[in-house]
Amino acid sequence: MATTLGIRSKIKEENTLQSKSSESADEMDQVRQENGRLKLVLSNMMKDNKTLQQPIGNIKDDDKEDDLVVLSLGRSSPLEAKSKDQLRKVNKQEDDNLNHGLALRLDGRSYEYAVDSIDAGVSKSQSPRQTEEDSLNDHKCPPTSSTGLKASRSEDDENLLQQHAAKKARVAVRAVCNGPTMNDGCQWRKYGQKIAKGNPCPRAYYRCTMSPSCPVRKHVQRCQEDLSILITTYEGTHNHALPPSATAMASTTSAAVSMLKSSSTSTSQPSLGFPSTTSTNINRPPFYVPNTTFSTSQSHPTITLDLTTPSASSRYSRYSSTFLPPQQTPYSPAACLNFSAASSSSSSFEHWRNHNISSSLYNGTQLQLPSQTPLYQANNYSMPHKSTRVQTHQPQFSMEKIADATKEITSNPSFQSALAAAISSIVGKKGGGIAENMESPLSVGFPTSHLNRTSTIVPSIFPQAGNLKFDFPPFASSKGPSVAGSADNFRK
DNA sequence: CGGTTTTGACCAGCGC
DNA sequence: GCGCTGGTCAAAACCG
Repeated sequence: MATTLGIRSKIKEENTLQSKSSESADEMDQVRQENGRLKLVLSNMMKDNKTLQQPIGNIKDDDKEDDLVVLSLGRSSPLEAKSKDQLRKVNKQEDDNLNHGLALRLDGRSYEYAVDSIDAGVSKSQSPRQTEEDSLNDHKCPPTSSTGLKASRSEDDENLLQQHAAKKARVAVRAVCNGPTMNDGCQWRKYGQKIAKGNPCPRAYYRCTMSPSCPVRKHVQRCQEDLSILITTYEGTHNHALPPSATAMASTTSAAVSMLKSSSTSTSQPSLGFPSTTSTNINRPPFYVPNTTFSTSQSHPTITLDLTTPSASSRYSRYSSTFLPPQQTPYSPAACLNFSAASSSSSSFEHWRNHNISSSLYNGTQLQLPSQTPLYQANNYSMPHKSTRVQTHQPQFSMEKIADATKEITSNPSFQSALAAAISSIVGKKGGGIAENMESPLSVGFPTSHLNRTSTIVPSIFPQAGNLKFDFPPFASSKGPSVAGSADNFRK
């Protein structure tokens, strides 16, 4: 057997996630979500709420050698810990984005991330032409040579940071999946497989084949510790329309990266608004998103969405009353997810959505949505096999708590950014709802189904988002291409 | 027969 | 400079 495929059982003990504290970023340059006719300028929002930002993660300062900044946000795998090695790979494809990136300050360093290209999974302003050019530039003109990078690392941090800026963000999704890969709706072609260091499970490399020029890649690897967990890492930006069944994952990755961007730019601390299971200094719980890990190394900044654990534990029950399904049951996202390749998730989801949304969403009580619609369902992740649970055990909300939670949530820059990203992408696709907005990132971490249907809800629930002007078309569950069967169309 | 998967080889970045 | 590693290529095999 080839050496590249030989089993390397060497297991590194890198479970200790390392992170670096960071100083406050004073400025947030304009984050513009330009999508069609909508432009959202969030800088004011960020500034207004900067004082509310709180450190979230249990920031460790163990290892300064590694430019790995990870918030301990729930379970992490050795693979993720080793992402620092993976992330060292220079992605020359992003070099062109240096000049129009956002600034991320981590550990007092300033990192820039490209605005246009950082959104993994969802195309934005990047045109196929641009993508092609970027791709071509991969081979033509890396702005800085590897030797230059090395020199900069030893002599000039600024140059190094610019190298960081050139790296494309990645979004890793950890999810329970029995199939060889997640059914994320896209059409992928496997182009390689390798045994990655530290994990005997082979890592498969896929590229998107929905468009010949689509630069999106993903690699899939099983978690060594739990073979039922599939870690899918997305990189790149689709330059084509996505099928509805692919919107969910694309939305997740996009929103996650948006959070990464916004958090990076709005606060020095890697307090990205995500719950941390190890946080010791949480004065205020953040708004809820799945267990999420951010990391950045010498290469790709990576956000890991851990959908395998009941991330919204009782720690966040206060806020789960607003944005989470009731936790009376061991609510594991994985339980709601079905990424099995054999799943008929798309059609099922459509059925679920029609059923649940119609029956529970518009009952006149906005705040019942979170209780009746679990987060992951709102994010199009949910599958109907657990739908019966949705209707049970509604918590009694205290308006005071709701208001408090709302304030917390809306003041979080990550939320704001994700909200803006979701809104802009949705609104940008004029005349369509979710189903039509095949490229629309919805969100991760909050029920954007709110946003999709009732524009009036947003100002009321998210008062600090009141300066966002938008006019959503009705929820288009019955509009646009049918989701049913779409996944199978892209899967063989 | 066309598309996809497999898999050995190759390349580049990085650490030592 | 060398070895390790991640990532990609491309020919052969496979499949519907």
